[in-house]
Amino acid sequence: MPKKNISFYALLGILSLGSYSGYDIKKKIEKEVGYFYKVSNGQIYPMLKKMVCDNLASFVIERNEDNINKKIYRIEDKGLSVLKEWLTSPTEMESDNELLLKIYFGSILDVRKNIDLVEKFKDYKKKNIEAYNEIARHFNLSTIKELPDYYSYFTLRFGQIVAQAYVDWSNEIIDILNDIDKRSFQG
Amino acid sequence: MPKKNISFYALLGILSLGSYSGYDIKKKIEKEVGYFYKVSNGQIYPMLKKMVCDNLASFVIERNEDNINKKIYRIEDKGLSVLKEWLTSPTEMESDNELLLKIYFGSILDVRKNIDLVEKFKDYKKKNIEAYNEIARHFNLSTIKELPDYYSYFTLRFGQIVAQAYVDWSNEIIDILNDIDKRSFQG
DNA sequence: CTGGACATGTAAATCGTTACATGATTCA
DNA sequence: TGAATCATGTAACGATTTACATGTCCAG
Repeated sequence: MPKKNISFYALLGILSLGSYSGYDIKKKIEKEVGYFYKVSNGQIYPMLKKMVCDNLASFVIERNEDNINKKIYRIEDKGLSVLKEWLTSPTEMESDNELLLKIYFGSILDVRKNIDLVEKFKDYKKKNIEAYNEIARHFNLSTIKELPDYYSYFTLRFGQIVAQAYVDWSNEIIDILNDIDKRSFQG
Repeated sequence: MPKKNISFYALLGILSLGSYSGYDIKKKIEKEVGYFYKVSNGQIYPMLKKMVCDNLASFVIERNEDNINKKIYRIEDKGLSVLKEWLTSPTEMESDNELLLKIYFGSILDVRKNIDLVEKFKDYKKKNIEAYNEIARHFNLSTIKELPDYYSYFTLRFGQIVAQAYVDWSNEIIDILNDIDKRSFQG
């Protein structure tokens, strides 16, 4: 059980959504979360093997429509609890893909847990924005004289604009999640 | 001369802005670009050593105000040309930090080269947005029935919102750079 | 005289990519 | 028969982190 190996939890998460072969997992990741997360064969196959060793998953060999044998992996109870543990463990907010993967697998947890996660992400990014604004104050476009200061300002602006986009996304997602949460109490 | 080792070019880039010790470089990176790029001692010191070996940099030992010896590294002509080569080489648009580092060191190149770079980044992200919109079309909030589909939608929204922020940033920066470019022709 | 900041470094482990090998099946 | 896709896998390498060792100097 690795500590922060995201690829490991990504595979486990995919298997929590259904049973797939290594090949299918790769395709699914490329298609559905490929824009923020990537994985290579050099990781997938050894990891699946290790998961079976550790009783986190099992496999059966199936013959597909093309008459080709595939190892179809299925998550086991132990695997699911390891995944849940990760989903509820502290999140490294500085790299987006850990958060995005956790949200992508969010259906495993109850809605309120996901709201908390996005809420924390939002708070973190709001603090970032405050820090950037503080730097930006001593850093006004009209007062810049040296060329390197312009470029340094550009990366700061990137930080500001992207962090604000993170906050906007968080607000939108929190609203929807609250709505889902309310409806689940009604129904 | 590594091919895609970003850390290497980050150090070289810092040295293009001034002469620093390994310790100073780390502090400077943490302070100025720390929110999008990180580097550890385990990378800095061996790399600086190798740079000296390869005649990309040199160092002198100086005693600072605290009477402590420091190795102050200085970029050499060969180092500067290797850096310029990287700055003008194709950029991996999928991870932001390569672009941001290149922009941060942008003052080394002429303004038009930087405009081109941001322009390419913008075009790339606009294509991303189109691709996300295509997926979003078959994926309407009001029609979602299953919980996993909500979460899958959330990561897609993240992609859309952040990519749009990238485009907004690009537009802002391109405008300023065009302004700088114009002024440099006038003056 | 001790803790903390300064300063340089290394070894080991981990994480991830690249490039390949292997073999089945299908279709032209 | 040969190319293309499906499918599983590994070896080597490269990048990065972690955890440590070492030593100086200064302030309390």
